[in-house]
Amino acid sequence: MSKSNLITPRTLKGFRDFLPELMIPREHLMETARRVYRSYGFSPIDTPALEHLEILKGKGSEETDKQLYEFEDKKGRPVGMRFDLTVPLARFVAQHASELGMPFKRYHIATVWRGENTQRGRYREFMQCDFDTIGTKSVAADIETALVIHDLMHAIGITKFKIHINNRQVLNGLLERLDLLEQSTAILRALDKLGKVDADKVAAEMVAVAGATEAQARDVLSLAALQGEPSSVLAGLAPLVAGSQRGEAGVERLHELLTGIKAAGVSDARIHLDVAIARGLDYYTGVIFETFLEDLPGIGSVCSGGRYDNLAELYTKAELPGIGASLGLDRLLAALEELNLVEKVRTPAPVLIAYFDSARFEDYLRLAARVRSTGVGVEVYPEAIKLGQQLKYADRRGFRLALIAGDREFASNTCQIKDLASGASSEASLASNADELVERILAILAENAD
RNA sequence: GUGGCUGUAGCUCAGUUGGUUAGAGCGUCGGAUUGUGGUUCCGAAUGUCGGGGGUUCGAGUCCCCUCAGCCACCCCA
Repeated sequence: MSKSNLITPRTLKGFRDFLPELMIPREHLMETARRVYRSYGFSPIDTPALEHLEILKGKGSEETDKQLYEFEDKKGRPVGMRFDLTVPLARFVAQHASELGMPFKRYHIATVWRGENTQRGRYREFMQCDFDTIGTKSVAADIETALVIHDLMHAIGITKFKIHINNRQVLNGLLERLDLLEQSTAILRALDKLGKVDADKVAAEMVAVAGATEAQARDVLSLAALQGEPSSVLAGLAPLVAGSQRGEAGVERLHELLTGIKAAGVSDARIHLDVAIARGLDYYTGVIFETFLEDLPGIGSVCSGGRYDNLAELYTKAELPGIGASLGLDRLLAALEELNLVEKVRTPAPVLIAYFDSARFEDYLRLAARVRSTGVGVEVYPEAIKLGQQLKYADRRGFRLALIAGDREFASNTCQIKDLASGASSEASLASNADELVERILAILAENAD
């Protein structure tokens, strides 16, 4: 093929390739999420990437419609690619409720697609790690959701994070009192900007866009002025919603939530009662969560969710309340990368066997099989090139150990173990199924395990 | 979807008011007397100057379009 005929290798805007050094930590994150979810009894499920368009469009706002990848399949059926995992979950639960039994707890780690403009940490194809509890309105599920988020961040190794918590009922209760319920979407949208934009501008937007009066805007903002310990914010909240049944219920619910979280041993420092967060998705009806990294707040929330008490109503008459949250794996990874918390390991196996003596290839294969049988990853170098080059390869790829055996070693039925970090090497016997060698490898790996 | 900024070797960049064969550092690869890497020394390769079109005697340098990245709005993981 002539050069001019070559097709330029490239990927679509917002779609990315993952090289090993990025994919290894990515898989690691997924495994961590899986482990934490399972530890709370959530079960894995999967659903199709493609859904009937009506399923995806049913609950969406104009905004999600705009971002939806939709087209006709080969038979002319209107279809769309899922843009989150919550809508597919609603369909899934409505379809299988009788088989699942309630309450139903599931996690779902999968790719979603949104055709919006890209930015750092924002892609058109990205992975979400959702966990949800369906079929109970109990505050126990709210508490558990917060605990999972907390444990998840810990398990990932993030120490400086804050879970922002709010409750839609509180907001709506206040709006009800102020007679602003009609314009709640516009008000909340403006309110959500607090922190990015100063209060005067937010107030101005409430007046201009949402049609509130100056006094109403100030009252809404007085809510957001509440700062400090969760308990004191809570105390300040009560008088603001007094008289609104909805608002009072919301405050009470927040109180129960915070009490439960505290009882489970979560530090107050990790929790921020943030009455300004509203979240864009309109399906939330109760508690709302957003999680921010203290060292990188600008990247946005890395784990968000909340309670939605009627998500499945479009697909079934059964009442299926739910609560859950979603870890934005790719956004989090972008953040970890920026904070230099991603370890640069390019090989998943810790041991390299040098292909040293071309006549001994079968011995190397045998040795590799023996070490693998203990659960340790082993790679045999594929070519009998100079030893120095093989060690260089091992060093760059981040192997911990190299096993070297040539005539000398085989003559004495031993094998050299070289620690690539220190450069030290020692010999171990290959006698009786290489037990000594295996033991030594396991000991060394146990020493510098994470 | 709207607006702004950016685009030169794998990476980070330099490239004078448009002027002859486009540079550096890092990285990569090879070598420094036959079984030991990460340091050092020597050497080598690599660019259709993101892509397309235009202005010009002549464009990496100017203009238009397009693609991609970054930022803001919007929204969100």
